[in-house]
Amino acid sequence: MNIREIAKKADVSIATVSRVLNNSENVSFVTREKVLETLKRYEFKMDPWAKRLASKRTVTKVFIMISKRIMKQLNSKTGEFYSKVMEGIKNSAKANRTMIETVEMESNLDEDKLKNVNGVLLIGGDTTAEHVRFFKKIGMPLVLVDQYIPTVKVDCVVSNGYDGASYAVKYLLSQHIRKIVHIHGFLNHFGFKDRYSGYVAVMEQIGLLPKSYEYNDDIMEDMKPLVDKMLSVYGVPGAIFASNDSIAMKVIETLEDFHIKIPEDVSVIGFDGTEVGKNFIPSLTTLKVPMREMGSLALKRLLDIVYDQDVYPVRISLFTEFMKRGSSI
Amino acid sequence: MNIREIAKKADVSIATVSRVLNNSENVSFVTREKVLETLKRYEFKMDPWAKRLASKRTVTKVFIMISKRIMKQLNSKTGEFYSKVMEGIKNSAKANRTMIETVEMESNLDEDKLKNVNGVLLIGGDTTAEHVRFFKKIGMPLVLVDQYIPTVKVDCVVSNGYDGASYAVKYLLSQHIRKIVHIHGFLNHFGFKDRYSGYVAVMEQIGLLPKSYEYNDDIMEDMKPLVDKMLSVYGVPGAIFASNDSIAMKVIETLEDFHIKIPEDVSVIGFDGTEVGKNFIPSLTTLKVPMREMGSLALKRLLDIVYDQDVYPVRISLFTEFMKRGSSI
DNA sequence: TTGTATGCGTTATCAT
DNA sequence: ATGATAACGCATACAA
Repeated sequence: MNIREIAKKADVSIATVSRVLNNSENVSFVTREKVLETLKRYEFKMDPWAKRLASKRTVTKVFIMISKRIMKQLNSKTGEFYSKVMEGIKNSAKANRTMIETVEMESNLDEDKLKNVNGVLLIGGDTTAEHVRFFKKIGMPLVLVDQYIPTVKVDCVVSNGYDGASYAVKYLLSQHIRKIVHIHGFLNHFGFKDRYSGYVAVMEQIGLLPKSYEYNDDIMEDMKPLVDKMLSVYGVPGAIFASNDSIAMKVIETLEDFHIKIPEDVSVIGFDGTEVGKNFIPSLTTLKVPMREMGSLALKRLLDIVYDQDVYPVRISLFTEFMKRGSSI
Repeated sequence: MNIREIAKKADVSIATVSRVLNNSENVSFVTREKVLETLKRYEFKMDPWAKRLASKRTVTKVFIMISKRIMKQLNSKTGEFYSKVMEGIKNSAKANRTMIETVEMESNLDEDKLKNVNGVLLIGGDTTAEHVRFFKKIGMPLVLVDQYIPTVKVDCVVSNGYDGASYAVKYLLSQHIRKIVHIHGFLNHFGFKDRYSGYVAVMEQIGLLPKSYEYNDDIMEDMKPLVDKMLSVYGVPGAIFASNDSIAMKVIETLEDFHIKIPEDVSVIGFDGTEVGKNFIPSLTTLKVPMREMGSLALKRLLDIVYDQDVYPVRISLFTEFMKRGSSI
């Protein structure tokens, strides 16, 4: 049952049916009612692919909201992750006639600015339930990127940090390393929390005591005090699993200051799979997150929500890939 | 850059370009090379929506593989979950000119039977890594439904049992119930394991001791011994959170045999949101899984994989919805 | 082996 | 307010 058949049944043109479906103004009351009834009677379901193919003539407008904090990093080494994510978004946008506009997450958005915006992508761990509620209230299609908030049911695209971290720990165990420390960023960022949970779960399952330290990777604070404390309280670990590559590199630099050799004395594993980690010396063993895919998938999902019907909110987790390199045995 | 432009650049017809893209036989070596080079040079990306719209003339063939165990339940009360999932699949299939054929998971599939099969949906908790590997080896597009296997990176659609269970436990805590027992099915089924993890996590976080019992919900064994043991060892709990609705109803029946009143003495919470649970007396408090959506989403994802390119494997988790009803305070 | 032409279901432009 | 029709990008039946 397509709109042509509906048009025939309702004795109008397909253009009119299309107008009714898209809540166009220029339809008389009686015609609209007649068409609506026909649509209901024949249980019409629009073909989303045809819709989008046809919609290609129009442009979709999407806001990409990024916190000031991440915006600042975007062109530095530490910002590689979100840069790659942005690449994926842009790529996907180009392939879909989608205009994207980057907006500071902290800026006030009156409904006026959002008038002709079709959807919003909220990037990174700074996104809060408040942000989500704001957009949900005005019925704006929404996807969170690299952030998950259990309390609000909203679409999101994240990496599978739990299983990635589990894999890393299991790998280290298979290399007969049992003293494994986790150094992580703030756990209010879902990504860090997820990896933390994976680490703890495997450690406990094996009957080992998890040992973790928190490090502020945002300001890249001096790590010496942390490592100093770890070494004196806990001794030299067999391995350190870090929340992400940038923390892992910082760990390595700091350990080397203590004349500890990587990977001979301590294996270090990061998370993200950044280029800078790959080119680091020693080259970083890590869990590669498909960053571009994260971005492009998020935009695709957003377009799904904008153009399709009956979309039920889901969390999409991307698998990570273990990359054995020089910083670990 | 679409195939028309490519055709112009390569000085062939769009039909030829299409043939190359679809690995059609009838293209001469030189022409194929020429076209492939052009495609690469201009970084051609096919428009998946146009592809599918055009493909509508053809039918997509999909195998739905179900284990004997689930197949048997399918028309009974306990089989409501997968029946609803199947409804979703069928619905989605109808809307997409997709022919589905239900196949026993245990049956031997020679490559001959799979000759004109475009993709496979593996249903339920009986799916193993072996099944996945078999299909991956022959490059068959694949989606797992209601099952997740961390060791093999394969697309799957599951419910978010972890957060659902967490929510249930937190709800009970908010009602000042602290003696909360979990009765679960076999934990090798990811769904049960996930809910179990959510239960344990919240209990431990609050500083309470998790207390759980395993029950074979498949054969619906007598639950009296289990409850008897629980009552004597642990006493009467304030609440019981069950792995699914069918176990929850069994729990209620058994507790009532012990002259324990629901929900006055014990609150019982299920999982799934089945009709039979809703109509049960007392009506079951539960976490509703969008079963039809699970099915339809799985098929849609499979078609994405069949028709799109560069699809990176993901796990899709559907949010659950807490339904406060009569079996709990 | 290669090209031409039609159709997939919808939107949007231009008439009326 | 409504209708006719050309796109959207691709696959394919049919011709050559």
